[in-house]
Amino acid sequence: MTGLRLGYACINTQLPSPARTARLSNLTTERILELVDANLGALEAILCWNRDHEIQVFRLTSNLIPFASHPANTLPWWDIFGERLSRLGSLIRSGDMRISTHPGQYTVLSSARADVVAAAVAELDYHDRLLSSLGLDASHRIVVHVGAGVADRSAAYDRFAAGYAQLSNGAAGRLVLENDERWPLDTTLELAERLRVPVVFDVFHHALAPSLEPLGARELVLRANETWCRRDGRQEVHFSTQQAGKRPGAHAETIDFDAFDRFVDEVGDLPLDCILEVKDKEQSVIRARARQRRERSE
DNA sequence: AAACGTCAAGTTCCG
DNA sequence: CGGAACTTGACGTTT
Repeated sequence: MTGLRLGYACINTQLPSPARTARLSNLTTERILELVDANLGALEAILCWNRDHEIQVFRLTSNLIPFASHPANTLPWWDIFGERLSRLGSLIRSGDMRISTHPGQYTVLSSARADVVAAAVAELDYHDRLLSSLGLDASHRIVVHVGAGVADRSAAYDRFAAGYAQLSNGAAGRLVLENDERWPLDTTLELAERLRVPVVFDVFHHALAPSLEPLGARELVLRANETWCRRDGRQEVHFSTQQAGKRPGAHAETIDFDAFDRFVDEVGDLPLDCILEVKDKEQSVIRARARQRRERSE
């Protein structure tokens, strides 16, 4: 398929959450088993919903296995839930779906602190183990930000590269970098090309921290595309806009069709997997697709 | 039952 | 140098 495939992140507003967790103070083996069981059930419901609505792009929540990379969780969840994970993987593959994950702000491979880097490595290895347990190949990616060290980018690149070298082969083979407010696209590309990993172009973050001017959206997407090769899977991009009246950087409640139409005008013909980062999740995907269909038929 | 403060984790900025 | 903001959904206690 050519053209944009639209997807959303982590939760479906109409279905139970696959991201239930516990407090460390209450954590027991039984509680973890109960939560993983519930989260996998919720994920299955979302994947079925996505299949029924022909949505093929989806981001898995990091909370699917609570405390997965934390010393408090020593359960071999990949064994205990092996069969269910494998069945979910079949559902994903048979639906020709593209799955990604996106560890949050606490996963900092470029940190100056060795303990923080070790925790980041453990977290990224967990994400790889999850995707591998689902039976998904390396085209199903783990997306991270460059992280700390904006004051001395060169030193941060070196620390990130050293952390990257500590990853399991699986995690390293799935890693993708994303531009953000602190690491504009040009700096992200520089590190990515050094490591030979692909880059997710995030339209909103780019607007907040522009670089490579005067290139427009299409040229920037094509520039990021140079970092993707065939086995990496389809190029991923992120689309969102500013929530009016909120702090700069706050994601909008719902899709902004003026901005989205402009983006689609520029890149709608390219084979992209595009994640909408909006609070109303699948609602925006459904509305955007209805709109695309209407436009095509006119 | 609804509201509200808190939660594993890091980094940066502000006072 | 200590503390809040950042982002965010869910938890868990309080009202």
